[in-house]
Amino acid sequence: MANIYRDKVINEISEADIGSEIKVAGWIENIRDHGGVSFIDLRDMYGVLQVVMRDTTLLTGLVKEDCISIEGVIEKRDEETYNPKIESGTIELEAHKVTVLGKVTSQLPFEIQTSKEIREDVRLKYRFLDMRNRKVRDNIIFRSQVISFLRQKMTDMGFLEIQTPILTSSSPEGARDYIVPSRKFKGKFYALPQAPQQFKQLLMVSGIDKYFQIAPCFRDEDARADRSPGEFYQLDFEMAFATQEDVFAAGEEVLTAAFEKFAPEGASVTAAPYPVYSYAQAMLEFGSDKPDLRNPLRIIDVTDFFQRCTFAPFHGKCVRAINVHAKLSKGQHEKMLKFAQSIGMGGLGYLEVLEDMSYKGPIDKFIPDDMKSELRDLAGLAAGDTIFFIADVESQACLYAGQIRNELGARLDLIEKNAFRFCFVNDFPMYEYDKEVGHYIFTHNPFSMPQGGLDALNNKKPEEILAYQYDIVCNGIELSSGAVRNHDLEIMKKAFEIAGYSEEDLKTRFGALYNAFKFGAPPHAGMAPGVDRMLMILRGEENIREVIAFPMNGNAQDLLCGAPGDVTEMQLRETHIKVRQ
RNA sequence: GGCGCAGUAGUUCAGCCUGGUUAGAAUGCCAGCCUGUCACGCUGGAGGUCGAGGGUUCGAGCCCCUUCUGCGUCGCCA
Repeated sequence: MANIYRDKVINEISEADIGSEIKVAGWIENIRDHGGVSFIDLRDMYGVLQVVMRDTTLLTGLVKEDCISIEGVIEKRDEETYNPKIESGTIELEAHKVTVLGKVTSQLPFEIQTSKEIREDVRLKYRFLDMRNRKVRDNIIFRSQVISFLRQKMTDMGFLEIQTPILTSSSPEGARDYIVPSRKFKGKFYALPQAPQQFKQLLMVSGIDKYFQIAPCFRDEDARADRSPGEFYQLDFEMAFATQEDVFAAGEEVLTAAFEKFAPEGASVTAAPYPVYSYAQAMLEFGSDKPDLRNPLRIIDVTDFFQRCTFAPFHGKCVRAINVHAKLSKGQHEKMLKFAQSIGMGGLGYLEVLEDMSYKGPIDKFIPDDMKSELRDLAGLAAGDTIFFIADVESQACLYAGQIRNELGARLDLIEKNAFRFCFVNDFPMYEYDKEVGHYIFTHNPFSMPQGGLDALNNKKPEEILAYQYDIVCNGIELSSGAVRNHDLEIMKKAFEIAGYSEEDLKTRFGALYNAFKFGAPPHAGMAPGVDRMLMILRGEENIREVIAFPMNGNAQDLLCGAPGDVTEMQLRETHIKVRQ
């Protein structure tokens, strides 16, 4: 691939090239001027090569990060000057001609090598320089490799990649839409898809058996460290004639394959089949619908037990317990108590189990003697254990217990290292009662099939109806959600009716689906693991923006190009927009 | 929209609690010296609206009020 700029890229140059005349192009990472002899570290996408300049006039005018092409001879380095830190460390280029291809004409806003520590808005404004940093660029290269793998894997599994529209119609449920004004239809708007939900379901009706897409999704919601504002990507897939178990099997296969291939050396990845927890079980055992299975601690319910003890503060409360199988120091106890108070708990009860299996702790005297062994059996207590108690109204006790579990796991260093622990959480409730609006609302996805079908909708209390709805969770992070879809118009009408929608609403809001389901819709199910989150977890990054080439800031602004920005009067006129002052 | 933290040289920060001469350091930048460095070294230099506005004070980077911006978080995310 030799051309006027270069003969080879840097990682193609090896000791085999010693003695040959070569042209290389790249950026000046560093200059070391020793007077009589100077060195340049020349960087391209593939590596770094040391250039030696014995004719020091060659250096004139060059500064760091200039883009240059250098001609010279590859030479073997003296053994004592090998640099083990770079791949080309045993050779160097003896330069005799330098051509400047792109000059640096103003001071760099930051040093490339340490750009990851720079204030983020400055990095984003100069993202093109930030990405010259190997660590930053490597994430983007990694992203390309993972996406390419996912695409190949899905194709190998028999899925068909199909693009769905970006300019589409607004969907009334869910997040806020990004909207785009129509020129041809005054006062009408396109919306960017929050997910290709309706289209992929329509594809099922079309007779496409297995669909997937690395799908851009747009949601106008505020950012988080693990949530990109505006836009993000999902590995969206859907399968016809499929059950929940079929989707689980497909999800497990692609995720385990991807994580085994791309996780750091020596990492342990959950093999299929992943453990499955119902929502109710997850809330009890982990105090969260996003369990981190790297944490070995489990929460148990001891409500009934404490109603029969004499400790008044626990009476009438839901009581949860965590056995940490260890004895904590006084300092650790103080820190845990402080943490408990910081999240709003009144206190944090505990018992220590002594050698003779008797208990020590503030609550011991409230447990009648004939009940002490009952607690031991309930919590599997052994000598040297400490058990913590969390009491509140049920919903709150769950969440507190979950936070205490996380904190204990972190403080006692119990979290499994270099591991990717997957599980499914399923059986989410279909509805919850919203006091503010005064009726039931969909807890998650209105398109999911209620368990028990029409019969359940007609005969059960809405809050007792479960949905065929599931999440994939990895290391406490929600990677994906999905569902067995509701493809039956009668069930759908009823399901929406419970959430306060008439058939007319259904028709106007989800017209395409409503219409399609009249023509022989197959049962279908799917899910959509978040690609950005996957990358973030695999790279161990704290912030999702580190795995996106040109991320927006937390305020959904593109600082590089200045979006959102102004448009011309003409553009406003053509799209019938008048901006209110 | 609420809460927390931050904003001082191109960059990363110290200084603020306890107000007092010309606001410091490191790194980067510029100049000079140096023939084997690879975080090269040495000498010198330039570089500041202390985020903005107001107040208190003889005097404010520092204390008070307001405001803007960034990050995190809650709300929100079918």
